[in-house]
Amino acid sequence: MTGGVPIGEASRASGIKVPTTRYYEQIGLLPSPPRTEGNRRLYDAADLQRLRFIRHARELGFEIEPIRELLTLAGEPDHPCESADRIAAAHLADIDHKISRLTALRAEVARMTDCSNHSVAECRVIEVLGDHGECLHERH
Amino acid sequence: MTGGVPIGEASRASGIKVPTTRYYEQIGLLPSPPRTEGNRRLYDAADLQRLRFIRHARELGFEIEPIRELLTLAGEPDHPCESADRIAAAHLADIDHKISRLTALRAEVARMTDCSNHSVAECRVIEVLGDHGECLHERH
DNA sequence: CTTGCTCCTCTAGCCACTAGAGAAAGTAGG
DNA sequence: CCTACTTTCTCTAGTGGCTAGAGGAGCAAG
Repeated sequence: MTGGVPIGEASRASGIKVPTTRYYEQIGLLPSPPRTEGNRRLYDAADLQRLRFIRHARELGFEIEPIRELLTLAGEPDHPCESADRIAAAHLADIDHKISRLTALRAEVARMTDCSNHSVAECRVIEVLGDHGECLHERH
Repeated sequence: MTGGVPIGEASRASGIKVPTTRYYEQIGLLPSPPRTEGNRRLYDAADLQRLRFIRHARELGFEIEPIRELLTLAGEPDHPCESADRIAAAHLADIDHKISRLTALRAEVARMTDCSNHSVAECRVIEVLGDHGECLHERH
């Protein structure tokens, strides 16, 4: 076991950028690692695993606070998995919500494109945006 | 023609909140309206129309800068509609991009839920997040 | 005249970073 | 040992699109 790797190597290994890694430490998502005599951070294998966990969760769209909870849970192997499941389920519901909203928007925006032969005076884009009655969109 | 309505009424008429209306003025999306002797803003019919246009575009997910351009275009009725169409098409592409990304995330997150009978030690949520190999997700 | 509403300006906070300044430490080559 | 280059350090400020709050002034009704 070496004493650990510097932040640049941790960054390369985890896919999380150097400033972001420091930011995660600052907000307490990552423990403060030991330092060299020259004040440089040294990350060990557990830190790298934690960084990969975070990166992966962020890629999947989890926000920081849920990730914080998941990391706590991951450190308690005997704890029932219910909470982790609930967090993931909430995230899934959130994704579904976003997808359905975007799908509705998509239909609305698609409906107003393709008027390239007209002038602005008769442009569907401008017209639809200006006149709420033209639109199928429901208020939030 | 009255001298115009105060900001609260403009807010009610447009669906844009009072502080947001002031914010739009601050960033130059909305012209600074005339004031009363007592320094209150007075919005006329054209301002209200502009506010409704903005609100509608925001509801459809347009960002501020595109809306700024669309507002400029809306003020030039003889201009060809090409630019407006291009802005809307870009937004549509953006929406499509987001939908497909979210759909991929949805599949990935769905795959790891429903392990409520296990402990954290064998939890799919924690496991999948911890081990990149478990995951179908592609690096951006 | 007092109560209560609306309005004013200004500053700071939200999220999750990202960018940049300026300095110190480490590393490779001569 | 000196120099050049890279990496790292801390700190501050900026992003987008608002939102919240402080502290004060105007205004309409009773």
